[in-house]
Amino acid sequence: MDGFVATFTNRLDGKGRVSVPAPFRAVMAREGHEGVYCYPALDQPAIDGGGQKLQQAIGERLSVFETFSEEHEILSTAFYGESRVLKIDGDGRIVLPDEFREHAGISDSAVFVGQGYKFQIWEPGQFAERQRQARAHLRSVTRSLSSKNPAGGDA
Amino acid sequence: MDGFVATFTNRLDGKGRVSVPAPFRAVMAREGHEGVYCYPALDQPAIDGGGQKLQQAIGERLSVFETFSEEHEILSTAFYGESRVLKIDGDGRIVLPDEFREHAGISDSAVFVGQGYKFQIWEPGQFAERQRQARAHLRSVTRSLSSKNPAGGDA
DNA sequence: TGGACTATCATGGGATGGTATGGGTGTCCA
DNA sequence: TGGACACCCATACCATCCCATGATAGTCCA
Repeated sequence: MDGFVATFTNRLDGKGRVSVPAPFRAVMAREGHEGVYCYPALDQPAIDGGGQKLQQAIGERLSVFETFSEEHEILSTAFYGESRVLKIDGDGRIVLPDEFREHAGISDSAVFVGQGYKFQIWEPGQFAERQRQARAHLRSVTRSLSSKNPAGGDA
Repeated sequence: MDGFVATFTNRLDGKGRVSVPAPFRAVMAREGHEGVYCYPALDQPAIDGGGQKLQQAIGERLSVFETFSEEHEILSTAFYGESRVLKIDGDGRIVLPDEFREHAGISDSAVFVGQGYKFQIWEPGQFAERQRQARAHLRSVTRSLSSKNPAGGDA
């Protein structure tokens, strides 16, 4: 299997460190990347994270625009300016910067949610709520599609 | 590979010195560049800065025009005339020339914003506004592209 | 089958080095 | 001679590194 799969809940210690789930570290190690590429999720109180592939994908989206165009300028401000490359220490932990913790409302524990090519980091309570909504939504969609069910997204 | 990423806010001391964020210095060192190549951003109250890659990008931009054409003259004068190579002292600091500080409205602290191949230096208040714009813009662009999944499905 | 041993992983804390920041001094030139 | 500038030193804080502890799962052997 490749890609980020399953969810893990880990605690932050007094220094603001969290262990990145070992399976996720393995995925990033396979991509050959030091550090976790992260940025605040656009429409959710969560942090998007990933490795080489994620960073590359974002770079490619920007490369569509002319280098000095206003479009490129403003998008690179949003993408790169809000991104961070978090270093993984010898024990597999990262330090979540304050901006990220505020954006996600994370205080003393964090949920790592695999999403294939990337993963997300949530505050446990908000993730539970979001998951309830997602299930409800999936249920209604599934009903409306009746038998045409693609392997229901979440694990 | 990975260029300038993340944002940092640093203070100017009484002599007008600011620390260039260590990760940015590392990027320029990797590019094999002494000093910071800088010029006032064309359409924004900010300073563009970077290393080898930025100089190269500007060179390519100018090379579009015939060497002795009027456009080339005007553009190269505008770019190079306002450019500076700021020396980095032993502690990783630069001195922002008055023209730059005026252009960006910088007084006692400055925000360094990574933009991949270059970075920008802003006055904190003005940057906050710019960042709002950038986020809003990114959101609208992302929505319109939302069917195109970055990093194609899985990794 | 059950129990002990082991490997992996999450977590906590101390120690250390890097980084940002402030200040001092010497030098060169207008 | 004064000011801009380069170079040097001091310090507080924070990130990183290293080691110790606990918990869990998996394995091996009696």
